[in-house]
Amino acid sequence: MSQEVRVRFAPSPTGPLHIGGVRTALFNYLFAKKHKGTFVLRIEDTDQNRYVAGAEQYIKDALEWCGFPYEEGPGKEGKFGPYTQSERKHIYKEYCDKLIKSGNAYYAFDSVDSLDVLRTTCEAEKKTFIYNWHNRLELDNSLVLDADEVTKRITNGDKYVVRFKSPQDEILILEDEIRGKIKIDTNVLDDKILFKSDGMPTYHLANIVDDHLMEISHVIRGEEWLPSMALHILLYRSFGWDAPKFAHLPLILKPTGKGKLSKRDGDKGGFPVFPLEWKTEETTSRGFKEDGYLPEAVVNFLAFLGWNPGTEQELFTLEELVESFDLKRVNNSGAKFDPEKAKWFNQQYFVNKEDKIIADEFEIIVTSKAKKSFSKEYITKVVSLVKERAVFVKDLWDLSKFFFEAPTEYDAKAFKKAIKEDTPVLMQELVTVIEGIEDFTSENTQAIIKEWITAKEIGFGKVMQPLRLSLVGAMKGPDVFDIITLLGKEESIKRIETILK
RNA sequence: GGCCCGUUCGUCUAACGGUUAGGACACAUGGUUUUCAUCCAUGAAAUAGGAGUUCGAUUCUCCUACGGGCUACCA
Repeated sequence: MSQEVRVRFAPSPTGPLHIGGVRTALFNYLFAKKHKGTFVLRIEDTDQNRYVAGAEQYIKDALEWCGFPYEEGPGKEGKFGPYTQSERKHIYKEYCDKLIKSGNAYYAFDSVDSLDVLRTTCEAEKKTFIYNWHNRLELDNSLVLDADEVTKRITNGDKYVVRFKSPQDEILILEDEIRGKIKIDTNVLDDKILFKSDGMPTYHLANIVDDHLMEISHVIRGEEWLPSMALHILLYRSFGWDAPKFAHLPLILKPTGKGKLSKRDGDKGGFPVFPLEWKTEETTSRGFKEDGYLPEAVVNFLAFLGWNPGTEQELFTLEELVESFDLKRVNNSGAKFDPEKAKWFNQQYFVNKEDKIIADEFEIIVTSKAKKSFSKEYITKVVSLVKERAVFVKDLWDLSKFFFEAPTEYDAKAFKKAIKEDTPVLMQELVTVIEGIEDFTSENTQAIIKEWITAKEIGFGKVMQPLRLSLVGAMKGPDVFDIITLLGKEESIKRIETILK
């Protein structure tokens, strides 16, 4: 086998990509880049019934937004294309025939209904129904029928599937890159269907054939595939191929309670579980992007779900993640999704983002909400004053509304506390002081006003509290002098006079 | 039911078989900010239970409990 690292992310286009899928893709990408390998996208659309239009595009868009686009795949053809399984149908048939010829697979004519009956009968007797060595000779397949009969039924158009003939009395030692050795008794394996009666392969066949043909070196996928690993290893062996290395990632669990994270959890808990918004006729599922998350924050957060660098560093760029990533440091137990931590990561990236870039987005909100228009320069200054208390761009308006319009009401409690009998006189005097300031910078304004307060021998609170209240409408916000100077002399004075009326 | 995987603070996790079991989120308290938030400091908070191996077990083995996954002509 070649030394080159080639990994694939192989989602099924049955709906929006779940955040767990995004993490699987991320780990594949990190592993590929770490080893100077290739990250391949393959679309596994062998189930025609579950195909959802738009899902494939969604997957591509999601990877693009996250910042780790695939290098080879649909629309980015390499020498192993096509990369969509429905376009590779003929290939699977050919390989399936090989397996039949070598005696590793056989035709089975049992109907879905007849198997269902057997299954429910077994269940009633508290037994487990498995289609394998212990009963395959009592069922309707090419192992019991003679060759002529089989050919006749097939040419007749009888529905059939192809099943894998799983071996008997063998202990398989599987090697997982994350979990180590796993022992499996082949007697508990069932004769999985490889080829469906609709002429399409199942996941198992298509997956193995493609991974081999596409020269995949490492299969990094979710833990839900661990039970299939024995089958897959057996398939490689039956074909006479070297198997790639396998790594099964722990699952992402619900934040509270038990079980896998699902779409419902997001709806219920008010947080996204999809990278991008997904709309159907009935529902809209929120996305990290639309909720205001920065892709680098989502990536960082996801990387730490099931992996850690072994140091105390928590903030990593994609490049740093690539540098530090190691499959050996992926842990093996499921991780609960913590929306609070996701927010924290976003805040870290948000405050470090350039004011100008944030202002580009915030400008849209300001334009839609404010009654007047404001310059980009002004909006950028507002952003620099309030961004450290925000997690998302959408938080900015509530934090800085007063920069765009004068308060229309005052916080009642604060008003009672700040406005005393002598306040009007003091404020009137303050207006004169402000009017007299020539060099209207934050520092200078601060110096002059503080000097005046000191000279008057009154408490700072007597002036500062009503001043803030008049400018902001509440006891919150950035430094008062920063507000005054950004608002400007005229607007500030107007607001001070307004509160006195 | 069967098979497989797992289990360290509430959560994400760290710890060559020898540590006062570390960090982060969240929480609490204090400081800074004469506001709020940020920020800083401090605090509370964990090895599921039981055997075994060992001088010594969070770490290795087994059992139990609990959790998860799979058990489709889904992926």
